[in-house]
Amino acid sequence: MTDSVATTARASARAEMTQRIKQAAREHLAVDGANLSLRAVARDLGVVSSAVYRYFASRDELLTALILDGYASLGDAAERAEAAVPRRDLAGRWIALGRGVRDWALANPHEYALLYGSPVPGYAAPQDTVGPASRPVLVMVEIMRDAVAAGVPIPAGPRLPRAVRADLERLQDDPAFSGVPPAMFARGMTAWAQLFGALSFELFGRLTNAIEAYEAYFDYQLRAMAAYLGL
Amino acid sequence: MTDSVATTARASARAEMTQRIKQAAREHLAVDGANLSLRAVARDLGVVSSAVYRYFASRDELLTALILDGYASLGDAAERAEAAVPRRDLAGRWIALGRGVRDWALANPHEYALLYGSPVPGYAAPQDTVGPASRPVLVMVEIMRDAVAAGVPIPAGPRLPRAVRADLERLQDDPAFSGVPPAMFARGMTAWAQLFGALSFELFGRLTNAIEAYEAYFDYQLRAMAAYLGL
DNA sequence: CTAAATCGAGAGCGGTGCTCTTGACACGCT
DNA sequence: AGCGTGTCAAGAGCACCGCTCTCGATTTAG
Repeated sequence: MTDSVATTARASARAEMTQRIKQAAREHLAVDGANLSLRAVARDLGVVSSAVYRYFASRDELLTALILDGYASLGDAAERAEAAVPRRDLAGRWIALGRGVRDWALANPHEYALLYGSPVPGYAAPQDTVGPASRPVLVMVEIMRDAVAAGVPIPAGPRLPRAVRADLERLQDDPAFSGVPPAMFARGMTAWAQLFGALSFELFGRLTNAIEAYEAYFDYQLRAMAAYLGL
Repeated sequence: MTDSVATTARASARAEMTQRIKQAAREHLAVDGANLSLRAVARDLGVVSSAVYRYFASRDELLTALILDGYASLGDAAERAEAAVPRRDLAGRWIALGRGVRDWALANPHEYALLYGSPVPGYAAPQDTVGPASRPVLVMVEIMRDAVAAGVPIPAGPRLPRAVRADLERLQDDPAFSGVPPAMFARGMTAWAQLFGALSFELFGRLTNAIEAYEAYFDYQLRAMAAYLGL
C-alpha cells in the first residue's frame, strides 16, 4: 500500500500492468466507443479476461479511469496552451484556450466523445470526476477574472433573468469562481457552450457538406466570442 | 408492395408490428441508450428475437429508423414552434425556434442524445438521414433569409477568413441555402452551435451545481444570440 | 385451388461482462 | 532461511447479446 522509497517489484509490476490495460483500452475506445470489450483488451495484452479484474473491478471502473485521465490530459493541454500567451493579451488567451481544447479534441477524438458526448447509458460518473472536469473551465474563469480586474467593460446585452443572477451570485461563494460578476459569467458560459457546440459539430460530423475550412471557421468563431466577451 | 386501396391484412399487420417494435425500442432507448438489446424489445413484445429480423434486418437498421423518426419529430416541433410567431418578429421567431428545439429535447432526451450526442461506435449514418437532419436548420436559414430580405443590417464583427467565405459562397448554390450572405450565414452557424452546445450541456448534465434556473438561462442565451445575429 | 410468399418459433454460433475456484508465485516477517 | 500471507493469471461457467438458419403454419396472389 504505502509505496516507500524502494517500490516493491510487485507494486511496480501492478502499476505498469494498470497502465498497459488503460492504454489498450484507449486504443479500443477508437473502435468500440464507450462499450469497449474487456475481453478484447485482455486478448490484446495476451492475458485472460478475468485477470483484468484484478486491476479494475468492472468495466465501469476502467471507464472511469479513462475519463479521469482524459480530463487530466485535456486540463493539461488547455492550461499549457493558455499559459503561452502574455497575461495582458486577454483575447489572445481566450483564443489560445479554445485552440488548445480543439487541438486536444482532434488528437483524442474518442476521449472527447467520452467526456463531452452523450452520457454512457448505464454509467453514472462518480463524484471524483467533477474536480478534474472543471479544470478547463477554470482557465476561462481566470481570463474573465483578469479582464474584470483590468477594468475591461462588460458589453451591453439582454437583461440577466433574476433567477440566473441569483444562481451566479451564489456561485461567487466558491473562491474558484469569485471575482467574476454575474453579467460576465453569464457571457462566459454562453461562449463556453458555443465552443463545445462547435467542437461537437465538427467532431461528430454534423457539418459535413457545409464547411471544409474547419480550422479557419473555428478560429473565426473564437474571435467572434472574444468580441462577445468584450476581450 | 404497392398497397392499393384495400390494404391486405398482412400489410397492415406488418405496419403495425413495425410501429410496435419501434415504440418498444424507444422505451429501451431510455435505459440502454444506443446499445439497446434487440432481444429485450422482442421479449417486451412477447415475441422471439428472430422474429424482429423480419422487420429490421439488423440492430443498426432499427437504430436508423429511430433516428429518422427522431429527426422528423424534431423537425415538426421546430417548424411548428417557429410558425406560431408573426413573420415580422424575427427575433421572436429565432427564440421560438430555440425554445421549440429545447422543449422537444427535454421531452425526448434519449432521442436527442441519439441525434446530437456522440456517434454510435460501429454505426455509420446512412445517406438518407441527411435530409431529415437538416430540417431544423432550414428553419433558421429561413429566418436569416427573411432578415436579410428585410434589410436588417449584419452586425460588424471579425473578418471572415477567405476559405470560410468560399465555403459559404459555394453553399449558396443550393437553393435551400441561397439568399443568405456568407457573413450572415457564419453568424447563424455560430448561434446554432451555441444553441446545441447549451442544450447538450443541460441534457448531458454538464452544468449541474452551476445553474439551477435552466430555462431562464436558456432564454437569456437565445436573446443574446438574437442580438448577435442582429435580429 | 394451388404455388409462392411471409410469418413466428426454435436451435445454434460466437461473442460479451462478470464470478468463482485453483494452483503458482512473490512478498514481508521472524 | 524459511514460512505464512496475499496477489497473481488461468480456466470453467452463467446469463446475456446480435445474428443466421431451418421448419411448420398461415396468408396471399394467380
